[in-house]
Amino acid sequence: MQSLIAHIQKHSPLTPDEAALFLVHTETRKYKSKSVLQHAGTVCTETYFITSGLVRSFYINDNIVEHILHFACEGWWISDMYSLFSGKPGDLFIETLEDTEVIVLSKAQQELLYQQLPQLERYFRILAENSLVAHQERLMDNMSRSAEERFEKFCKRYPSLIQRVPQKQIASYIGVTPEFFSKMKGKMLRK
Amino acid sequence: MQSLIAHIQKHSPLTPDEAALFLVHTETRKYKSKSVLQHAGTVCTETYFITSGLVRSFYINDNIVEHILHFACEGWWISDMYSLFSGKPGDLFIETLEDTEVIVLSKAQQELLYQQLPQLERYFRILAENSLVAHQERLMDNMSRSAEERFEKFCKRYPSLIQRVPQKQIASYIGVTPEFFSKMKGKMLRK
DNA sequence: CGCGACGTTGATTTGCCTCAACGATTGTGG
DNA sequence: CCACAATCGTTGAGGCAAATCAACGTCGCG
Repeated sequence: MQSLIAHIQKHSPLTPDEAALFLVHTETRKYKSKSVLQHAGTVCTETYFITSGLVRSFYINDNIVEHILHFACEGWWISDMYSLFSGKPGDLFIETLEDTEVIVLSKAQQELLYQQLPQLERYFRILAENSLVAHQERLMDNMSRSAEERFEKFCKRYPSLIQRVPQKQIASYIGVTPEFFSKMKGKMLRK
Repeated sequence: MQSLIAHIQKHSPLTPDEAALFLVHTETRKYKSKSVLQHAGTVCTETYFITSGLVRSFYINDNIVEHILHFACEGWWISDMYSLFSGKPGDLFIETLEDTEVIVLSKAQQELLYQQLPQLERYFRILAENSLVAHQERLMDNMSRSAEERFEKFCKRYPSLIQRVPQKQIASYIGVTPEFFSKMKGKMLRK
């Protein structure tokens, strides 16, 4: 709870009363590891703020191969934004990788809150902008850097994840097969 | 001018007075084709709304290869968002591909406007969210689809651009070399 | 006219994938 | 608490999509 309020206040002012009002519109939930919060093909109506644990979003293409879009751990939001904004069925799965506690903000409550606390527009604007910049960088990295370079960047940016998530999922995030990732890692260690 | 106001009103209400106030904080500029609006290594302080013409943003990696991040034509915003938000020197070039007219919104004026017209927070939040969703899709496409599929998607999404931009830049956008793109296109036409 | 950017085509190379087999680890039901 | 299955990581052989390098024709433009 406090971590979310602190996170908002980092980007947009919020009085204690307003923080309380915000929290009234949310719900806290706990999930076991490997719970599915959002299923591809359904309409996503919620956004999740992780207070503890670890979650991933991914989609499965024609060939039955998983591609990981995001990891989210403590202090991160996660959702299927395409489905959430458009109201159409999405392509993403969202699944816990550890026992996880989340604060749930439904789309309906979020719309209400935008009216009652207009400064939330600012907060979520800044979040979207930061996320956009991160995606642009990742996109450019995928186009111009080798798998090795992408892995090195991943290690620098998310050092804590390396021990927490199975290796094949890191492979999926950086965009290679588990087999190739294993060989690549072996080669990198030998130096 | 009107196209920008109409664009804002599509996402967030704006009275005629407010529209006028907005425009006071902007500036209109005309550029010849191949003008450089933003240079990698410098800090980006402006955002551009294209009223006519065509612009691209791209970066150049170690190997002296250009990678196109975006095309923007009439009705689109373009900027180096990383540099703009962080205040640090960016990696992007922004350059016109045709004679182009833009409405310039400087970062300083934008901050002022957020205070005077808080509903702009909403407008730019929605823009950022939409752009974010588009980037996520493009990222997933780059990881899981072949160059042919990416080109087909490009044709569907930006049919008007195909005649307007040199082929090698389309190749760069979808993430292949000009040589490979040429061969691929030949093969696709033969069916 | 001549130069430089563009598009094409061919030969060769390479980064990464596919498929398959095998040990190690995890976890789960009896 | 053990046995067995399932998942995970590793390794090897072979294949393919796309890159690289090089040569050449075309066109727009100063």
